Amino acid sequence: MIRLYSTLGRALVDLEPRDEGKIGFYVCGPTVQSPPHIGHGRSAVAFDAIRRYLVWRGYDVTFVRNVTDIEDKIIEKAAEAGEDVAAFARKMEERFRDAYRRLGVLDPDVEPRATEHIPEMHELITTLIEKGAAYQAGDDVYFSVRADEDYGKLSGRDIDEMRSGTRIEPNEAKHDPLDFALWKGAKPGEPYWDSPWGPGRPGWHIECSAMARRYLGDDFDIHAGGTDLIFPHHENEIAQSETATGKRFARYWLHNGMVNLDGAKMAKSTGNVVDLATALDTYGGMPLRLLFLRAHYRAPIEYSAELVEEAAEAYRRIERLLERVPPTDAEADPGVLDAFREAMDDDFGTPEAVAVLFDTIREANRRLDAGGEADALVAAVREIVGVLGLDAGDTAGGLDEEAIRAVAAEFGVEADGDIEDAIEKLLAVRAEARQARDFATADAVRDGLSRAGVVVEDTPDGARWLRA
RNA sequence: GGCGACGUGGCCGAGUGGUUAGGCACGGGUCUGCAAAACCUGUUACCCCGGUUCAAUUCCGGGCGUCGCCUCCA
Repeated sequence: MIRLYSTLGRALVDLEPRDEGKIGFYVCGPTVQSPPHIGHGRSAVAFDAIRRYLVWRGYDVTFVRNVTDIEDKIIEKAAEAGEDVAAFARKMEERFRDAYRRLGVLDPDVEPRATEHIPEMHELITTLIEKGAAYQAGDDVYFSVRADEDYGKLSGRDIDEMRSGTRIEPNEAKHDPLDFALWKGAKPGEPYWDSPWGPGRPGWHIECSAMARRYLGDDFDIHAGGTDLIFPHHENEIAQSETATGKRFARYWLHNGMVNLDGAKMAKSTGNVVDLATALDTYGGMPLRLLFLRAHYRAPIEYSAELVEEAAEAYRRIERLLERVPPTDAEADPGVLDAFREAMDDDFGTPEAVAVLFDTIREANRRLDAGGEADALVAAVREIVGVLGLDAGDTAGGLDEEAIRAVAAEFGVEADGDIEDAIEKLLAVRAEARQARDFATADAVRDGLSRAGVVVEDTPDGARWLRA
């Protein structure tokens, strides 16, 4: 039985899907207003790992991750860039998609865009107005939080206490300062869609309610996103959806912790960000993915170059074992898989799962060092690595070909062709030197390659090389 | 001010009422021409003060500190 921590109720609960064996999983995807940063990567990896695990456990998972491609900030940023809003949004969306793929994040089953679901939003808004839970004020339509008796149940907030807070700006058009926009009338020059309430665009929140319902139905299983979305975004989704349908919106709410830089949250609004694509170029996707998976998805994590490098070092331990033992058709060791399952069944405990992975790696190496075989253990490692999505291959930047060719030239090796051939030829030169016990030359080749970012390791079967 | 999370060894980061998390780093060792890798091994733990208990890092209370949300944000 899988147990998971739901923010709604703040407790560990058993996973009991609406439809046996099936799971509807909705993740709040990005608002495509700027390129992705590390925090977006962390969130995507966290829920991708959970999704993969659920599939591995035999569930038929429908994974939906939306793209919010119309919103105030997008309009603002597009204007600053002097670009068409839709084109700008699409460009950003591509950047997110590319970064996700490099992190080994699987494509969603459905990736709906807000701008392509305006009619579904209109339907919800109309229902809310008919029920007296929403009202038109000027060119806008607002949801009336007073219409929802449960309002605040997700974030643990009380309407009256919030109203006395100083940070809520009274707005003449709203009946209550906490009411939020379902539909915003278009100002001149802004993109708009026609609606029963005049030309305009959707408010934030409503797109997720509409798209989740369209693809997963009411009372679907898992709704996920960052902790920073709990209020107001998810709270408002629940309010508008449940008020409109009279049914539960989602059964379980999962929230990933934030990524911190020097102890403070990485956030677009403060400029306190590290660009995800840049980090991917520097370290590769898998070290970053392992960095994320080493911590529990709900805990905040710290990001720094030093920490990714550390994760990269740890990742190489996995790679080395898998290179040491080629794939076989051996059955994965059941004891190892049990330990992995136990770790993951407990609120997707990837840190423990990773510990199981490294324990198994050590045991496998131990047996191999002792001259035995470890096929079942290595098969288990491969399986776990696959479930955690740590096998996507994007491990590091390219080789420094120029430096390698320079080394080749130094030792009179022809290196016009494939760079890997050049490395092999250099290793042959070194092997010859070693054979002749000319260790000075052998070491010079190795040192040269080392400076070019290629690590040479001698094994009983000859030398092999790895990217540094 | 309100709501919530958290304080673990050099760093990151799990977990548990009494028994080794794991990774990285550092020291010693085996192996190796030397290295690297791999393996063995060593070092520094559970913020403070009370309480419950045979026993608390783990439960309860208080304190101190950090962080998040309350405004757009994964």
